[in-house]
Amino acid sequence: MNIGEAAAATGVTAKMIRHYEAIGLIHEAGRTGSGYRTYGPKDLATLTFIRRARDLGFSIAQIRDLLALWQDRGRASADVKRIAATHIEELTAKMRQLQEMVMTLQHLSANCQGDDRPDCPILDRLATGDDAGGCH
Amino acid sequence: MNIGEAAAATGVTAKMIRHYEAIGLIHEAGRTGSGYRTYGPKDLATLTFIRRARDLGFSIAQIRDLLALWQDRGRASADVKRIAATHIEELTAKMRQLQEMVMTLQHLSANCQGDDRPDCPILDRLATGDDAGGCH
DNA sequence: GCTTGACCTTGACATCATGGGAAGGTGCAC
DNA sequence: GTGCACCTTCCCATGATGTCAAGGTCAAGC
Repeated sequence: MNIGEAAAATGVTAKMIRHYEAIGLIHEAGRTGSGYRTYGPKDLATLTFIRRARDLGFSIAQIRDLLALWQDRGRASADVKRIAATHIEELTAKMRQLQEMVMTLQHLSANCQGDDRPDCPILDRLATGDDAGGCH
Repeated sequence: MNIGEAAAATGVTAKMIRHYEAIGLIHEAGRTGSGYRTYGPKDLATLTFIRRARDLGFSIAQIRDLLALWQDRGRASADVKRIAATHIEELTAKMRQLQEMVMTLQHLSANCQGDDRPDCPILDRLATGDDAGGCH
């Protein structure tokens, strides 16, 4: 199986497969006589694992650790759970940040007429830091 | 006022001030005879505006537009509101993504013993796509 | 056997906003 | 006149991914 087929089978682009190999996230693929990379079932499983982890937002560094644990039969599930917990915290922290931005923007937007006139509490807020429709 | 003072006064690093100038987000700063950049009150206001917009998660491209509107006395507040609305949508879309990740991870994590044993639904999910503690 | 088109190879560069550092010039206080 | 803090430009790095270019390879059709 060459890289294009592996990409189609796992949902990881050929480009990223090469990249993951270059940064040492996955082993170097086998090669045909003419230099084409070849992939077996084990490689596909690893790539699929990586894609699922990326879909859950894990960083490459975290995936590196997860892969190591996955391949370690003597692992403790506590180690995996800790990585997940850390990641959940990172995600919720980001969510809170976004939430704050959204709430501020919605508040400002609600006070903006959105008409032909130039007066705009959104710009006022950015320019002065003051909130015309302040509520506390 | 030179770049270091401007940075301290606005909360934008000197590095970023130079960068914003290089990409044309702000006008080229005046220079002293020896080449030091100089900043006046107007420049500080612009930089502060940019920092507040960044704090609200606006992209440089969006800030470019906001700055143009800010400096356009004939603007329609509707234009500003539209940019904000677009941005709110982007932010909420990201939040939804994060939310989904978090929910999945919390679910998997809840089913993980987190002890010395290797069995782990988190790894199982990444490896097989199956959910041991499936609920639907 | 030759052409064609799809695929592979490496490598360089772009994104986005930001940080780090090197090498050298400037300003000011002691 | 020395030292230190600041300034200048320029280059490189991040993280994950995309794009493009120039060239090699494979398989099918003629």
